[in-house]
Amino acid sequence: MNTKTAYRTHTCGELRLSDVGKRVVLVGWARRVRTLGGVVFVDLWDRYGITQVIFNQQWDKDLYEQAKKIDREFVIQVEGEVRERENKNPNIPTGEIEIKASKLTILNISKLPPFTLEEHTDGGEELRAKYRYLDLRRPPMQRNLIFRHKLLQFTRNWLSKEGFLELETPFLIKSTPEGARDFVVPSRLYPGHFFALPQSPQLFKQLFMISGYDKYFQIVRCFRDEDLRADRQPEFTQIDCEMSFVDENDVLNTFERFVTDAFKELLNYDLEPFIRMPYEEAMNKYGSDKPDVRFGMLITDITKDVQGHGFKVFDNSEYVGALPVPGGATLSRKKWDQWEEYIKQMADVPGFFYVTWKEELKAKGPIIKILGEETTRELLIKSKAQQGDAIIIMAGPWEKTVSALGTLRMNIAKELNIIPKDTFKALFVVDFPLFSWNEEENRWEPNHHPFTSPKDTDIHLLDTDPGQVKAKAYDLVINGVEVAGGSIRIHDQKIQQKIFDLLGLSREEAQQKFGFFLEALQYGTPPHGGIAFGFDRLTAIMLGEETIRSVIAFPKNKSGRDPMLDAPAPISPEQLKELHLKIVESDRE
RNA sequence: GGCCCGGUAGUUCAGCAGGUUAGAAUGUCGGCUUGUCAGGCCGAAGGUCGCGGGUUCGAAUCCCGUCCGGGCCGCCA
Repeated sequence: MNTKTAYRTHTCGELRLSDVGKRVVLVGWARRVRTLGGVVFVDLWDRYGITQVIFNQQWDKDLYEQAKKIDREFVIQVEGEVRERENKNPNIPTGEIEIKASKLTILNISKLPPFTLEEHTDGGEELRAKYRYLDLRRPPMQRNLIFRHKLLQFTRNWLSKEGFLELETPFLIKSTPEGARDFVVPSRLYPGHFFALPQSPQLFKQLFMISGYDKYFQIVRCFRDEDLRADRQPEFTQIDCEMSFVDENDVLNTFERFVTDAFKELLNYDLEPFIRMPYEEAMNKYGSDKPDVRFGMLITDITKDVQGHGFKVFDNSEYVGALPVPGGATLSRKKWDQWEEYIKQMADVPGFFYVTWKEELKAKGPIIKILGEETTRELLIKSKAQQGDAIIIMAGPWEKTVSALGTLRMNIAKELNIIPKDTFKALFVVDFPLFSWNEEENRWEPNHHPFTSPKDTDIHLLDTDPGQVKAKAYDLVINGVEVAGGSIRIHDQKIQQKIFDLLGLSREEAQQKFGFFLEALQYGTPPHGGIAFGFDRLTAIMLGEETIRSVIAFPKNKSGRDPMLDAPAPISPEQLKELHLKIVESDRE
């Protein structure tokens, strides 16, 4: 790597003891200036490291006076000699040497930054977002973006070596009512018409398969106009992949290798082989379709054990489940109330009870009166609780209840510090139901998307029991985060039509929405399927970051705004006119 | 759209069962200091307590509204 330029001979991270005696020119930002009457130390910083520069009034009085004017984040150029330090700093790679300055040029001064640009800044999120370019100057942010770069490069190389072609697809496309809300772009040339930005290149990648490019990938920006979360941005990056002549295992095996290699190469971490957990098992044991399997606290179905004791809440519930809480026997009443309050506010589930197990096989809790000591004791053992633990029992409809227990499981584990740190556990969740029933609209809707293939063995159920049909769909979950998802697609027109019928999509509607695609499917569509990674999420997980904002250079804030640009913003009346748009005043805040 | 947390010095926060002149740390400014590396010591300046209204003799503190930021639910095929 050549880092020498018109301004410098070396970077601030490369000089060592072996360079002592060399005359060098360095440029960078003055991160810290330490003035001790008679001597000035400057920590000169660039993205490669920090090198200490020393000015001494005994060597050069004028230069010393000049150096005293340097302030934080000034851009300076220093010429001098590399020499061994009198006092070495073992904390930095260049800590054994320093530059004895003989010439100083202040290339640019700097306003005082509104927060310190240190490893651990004193700045809050809001301020750092507004001055993002300064936050990005901090070492942790630089490490994150450099890691992101490496993961991008790794991904491109790995997939290319595997024969995947990086192909691009358009950003200005057509809006479809399915899925997330579209971001929309008004057309100047066609009054009243709009482009939409893609939520993902889903249909395009399938068209590539029809076109015969049998392994495709793209690292691509996707856009969804929905509310934000710590792990959700309105624009985000996917590693989008599609393969032809494959079934589920081909895709899963390929991308298990990809992820395993990425962790090894970039983190030197050896992932265990990915288990493949059916959706139903994930829900039953973990109360989630993205189970965090780094720790236990598995949910147990105790419906049969508690029914028939004359307690209506249990007898009338579709499902009763138990969640063990390690060390729960010594928790305060207040804690339990908090958790109960938390889950009741989030999920409308009728029953919440807990049983503590303090003394030798002796249970405590109001539920004992109902179930009796013997049954309660059996429940504790069946739920894999131990002495000193407690269990939470919830009752209600299966999916709601088990999800509520799953939510509690995660929250309690975080609160009680049960989740092991510095561990990665990856798995595929498979065998998702193809459809889910929409209560409000009284119809089936696709769990994944309408082109997802049913399991071969379940095709006959399409006519009789659609809710039981499993899909060739899969998610990759790492540490409880959905990192990737995909499916094998339907390549049989008859089945595709049947799915549309089931979804209540008339031929006309289907034609109008996906006409070009349905047409394309008729020209020799190969069996195909794929997967798409949330690249920001994958990066964040690997770095142990809590939010994907930490791995995106210029993210939107929680309200979907860019606080640095102050966007979105109004446009001029001229622009509006050109786009044939009128703002309805009553809608404007 | 709903719930929760926060908004006080440049910055991060404390103060909030109403009561004298709103504090700390850090940063900033001035002085001293020749081996620092989160430099040290001495001194100083620095506030529309987010905004608006209300209760009260009196509000940073209580109430209502509103704006901003963060977390969650809904939403995200």
